[in-house]
Amino acid sequence: MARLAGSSKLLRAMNESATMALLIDRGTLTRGELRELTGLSKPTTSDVLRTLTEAGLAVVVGHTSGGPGPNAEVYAVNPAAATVLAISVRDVSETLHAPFEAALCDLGGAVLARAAYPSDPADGDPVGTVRAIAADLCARAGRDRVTHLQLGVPGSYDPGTGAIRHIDVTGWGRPGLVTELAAALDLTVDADNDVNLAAIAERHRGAAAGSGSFALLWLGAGLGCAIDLGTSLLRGATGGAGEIGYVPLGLAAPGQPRDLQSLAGGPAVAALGAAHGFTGATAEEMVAAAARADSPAATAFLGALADRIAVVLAVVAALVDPPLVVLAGEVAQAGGVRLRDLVTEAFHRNTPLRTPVEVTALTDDAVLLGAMDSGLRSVRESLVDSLNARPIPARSA
Amino acid sequence: MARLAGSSKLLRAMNESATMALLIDRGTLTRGELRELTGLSKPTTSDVLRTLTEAGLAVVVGHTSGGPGPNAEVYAVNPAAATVLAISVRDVSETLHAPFEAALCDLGGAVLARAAYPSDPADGDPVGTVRAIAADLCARAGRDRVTHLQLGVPGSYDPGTGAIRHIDVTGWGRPGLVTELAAALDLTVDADNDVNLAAIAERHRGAAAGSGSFALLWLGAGLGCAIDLGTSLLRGATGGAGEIGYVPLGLAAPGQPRDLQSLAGGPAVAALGAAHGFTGATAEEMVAAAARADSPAATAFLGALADRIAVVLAVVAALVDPPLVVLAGEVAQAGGVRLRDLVTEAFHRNTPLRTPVEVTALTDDAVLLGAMDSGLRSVRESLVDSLNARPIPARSA
DNA sequence: CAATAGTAAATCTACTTTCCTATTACGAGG
DNA sequence: CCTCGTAATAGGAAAGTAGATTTACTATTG
Repeated sequence: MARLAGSSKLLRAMNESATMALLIDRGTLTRGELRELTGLSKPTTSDVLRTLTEAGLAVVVGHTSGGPGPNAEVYAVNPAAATVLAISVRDVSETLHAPFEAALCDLGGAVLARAAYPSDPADGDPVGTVRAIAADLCARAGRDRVTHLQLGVPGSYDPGTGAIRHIDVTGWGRPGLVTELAAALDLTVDADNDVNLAAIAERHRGAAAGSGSFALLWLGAGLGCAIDLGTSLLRGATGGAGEIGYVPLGLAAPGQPRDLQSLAGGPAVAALGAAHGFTGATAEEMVAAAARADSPAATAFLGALADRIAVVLAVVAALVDPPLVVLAGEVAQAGGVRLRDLVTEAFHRNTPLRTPVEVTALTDDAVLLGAMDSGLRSVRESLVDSLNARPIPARSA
Repeated sequence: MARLAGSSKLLRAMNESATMALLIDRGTLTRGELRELTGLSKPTTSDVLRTLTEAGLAVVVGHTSGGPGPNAEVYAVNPAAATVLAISVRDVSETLHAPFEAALCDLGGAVLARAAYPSDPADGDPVGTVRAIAADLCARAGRDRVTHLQLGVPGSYDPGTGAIRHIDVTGWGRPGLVTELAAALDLTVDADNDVNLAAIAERHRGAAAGSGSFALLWLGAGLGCAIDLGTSLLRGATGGAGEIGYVPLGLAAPGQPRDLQSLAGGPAVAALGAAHGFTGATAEEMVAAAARADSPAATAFLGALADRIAVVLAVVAALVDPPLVVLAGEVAQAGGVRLRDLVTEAFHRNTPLRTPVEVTALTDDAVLLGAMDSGLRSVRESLVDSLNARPIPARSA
């Protein structure tokens, strides 16, 4: 119930924030369009734009033409006003990926430089690693400074303590690492779970683009789940929300899978594939092979797999009731639309729930893309909020 | 990213809203305290209070004394500015409760009148029923009009369609009933699931009073779960979030419980009690008897029950990671602290999760209390927002 | 020549600062 | 024990300021 109170200065700050937010959302706008959207008068719009331009936050990027009268100036956010560095940190014990992949983008969202790092440039010292990656990408992009760093990590991040937990990459589990990075490199830092970032990418440019909210089911070596509430992700008290692998399957019973991880995690899927005569190093490969094949064994394997995934799906659907569930992760990607249809069928057969199911629409590295999207969002919000030097928030009890 | 833009009028509206919100939150405030909290100047504070008083929203309820100088006027929200009617609608097929219980309260939250209705005053016509209850309580309280109606129903409510679903009370499942009630009685109406309302009561005056967010596990005839996100409840795409009874327990296996409802729902608990030699009409009675007893059978029954509840708890804890889970509903209430301790012990024994567990602190009808709290919140918010006749919200893409 | 972009001047709203008066508690002096 | 002066505070009035709007004007383009 806390509402803002203030004087004329607050008004000006709000109008600048609103204008900046519209420029960010819409890309390019003329003074006239801005006037329409904010409801402000012509002189005020001009004045606000003058301030933003002088502050280096907005720039004129062109002029209209065609209509009668003078050509209106077209304004946009100044892409050089901030630089975001996104780094995906990976646990390489089970994949062939590089341990680090990173991208640099400007405030407009354009990717300035991107690279994968097959070996750790600072060998176990995260601060050195980030410093080296930042220097490398800045040199390639011709930028001199990074404004914000967004990390994607295979573990959970607790913003309270600034520690990344459950991470198996040397040095990265150190308590207070995030604040240390912020201090050492003079930038703002945020970290997030890789599955959460994949969900953010899915919302911005994937299968969930149009959805108000959704849940993402990650089917890889581990099971994961991200719950998008529309405006933010559900993170949980200790950053542990979505750890669906721990969901138990009833009372402990001998010979039965104990939890969802042992029912539908990577090893369980691989074992299921082997039982159906498929060979391969990982679950992903077996599922990919089965999805391509037209044999009875392939049908049986995928059907059995779908039955298991449908159980995971039902847990999420019953508890959260999202308008959409997106299947992502290596196994889902390998199974594709064929697996999705089998999952939907098994889900309808075994439960009264009717939540729509999709497979991921992303082919690029979802975690890195999500880190860029998330980092951009942070920078843009802090930019807009900083204009709003809020005077006494009239706080609640 | 949408921010408000506007002119001086918006500023005044915001300052009135902020002042009203503070009066609601803090109860009583002097001009000086208000000045401190809003950061506004003396003349502005006076002017805003004058406006609110003339609009009948605020009143002077007393004067300070003791200090030097004139005695400051003490302001408060005018309790007569709105009247909230809360009605708990019940499915009486399995309990001894009255089918309707209702309370009338003023804007300050004081209960003006309260009554249970052992029979339906309009016999299956919800509009007539509400009209009769409103008339009865208004007469007792000496009020002439109800501002807002909050319904608590044993089913789910979809605000999109205005229909209450999965309800077994005659006439109440009719599509569009909520809008019909609003039109026929000339008031605003909201409805919510009974478990959600119990959670709201638990947040306002129960075990979750201090918690930022929490989950409420309802253990009664049916299983339910409410997920409080701090600012709002998770409702789901179709109002079906928290339908935890549908959570499957792995692949269909003969002789095994199929879902959480068949593991820990009322009938399952009653069967478990019977297997341990307890008798009684309902699960609640058996658990209450066991909780009072000190026999080996009681210990065995409660232990087995705790094992099952721990499974339900683990599902919620793994997926949502709330900072607190409150056990509520008849079975939890009957089991009390003894059952809670056994559940915690079983939870720790079988999972790596460490979510704190509490039992409900409410003894009165949680659903009716929650309906009052929820209705009050609605009315207060719409009151504060109505002061903020917002001029073009500078909306986003 | 008609329509539109942008600026300039005058006006309005609402907030702040400063100053003033009235009211109360308290203590010193009769 | 009463009275009166003093300090402190509540509340209001007057003057000044920031920021927005309206209206009028100029310049530009098809």
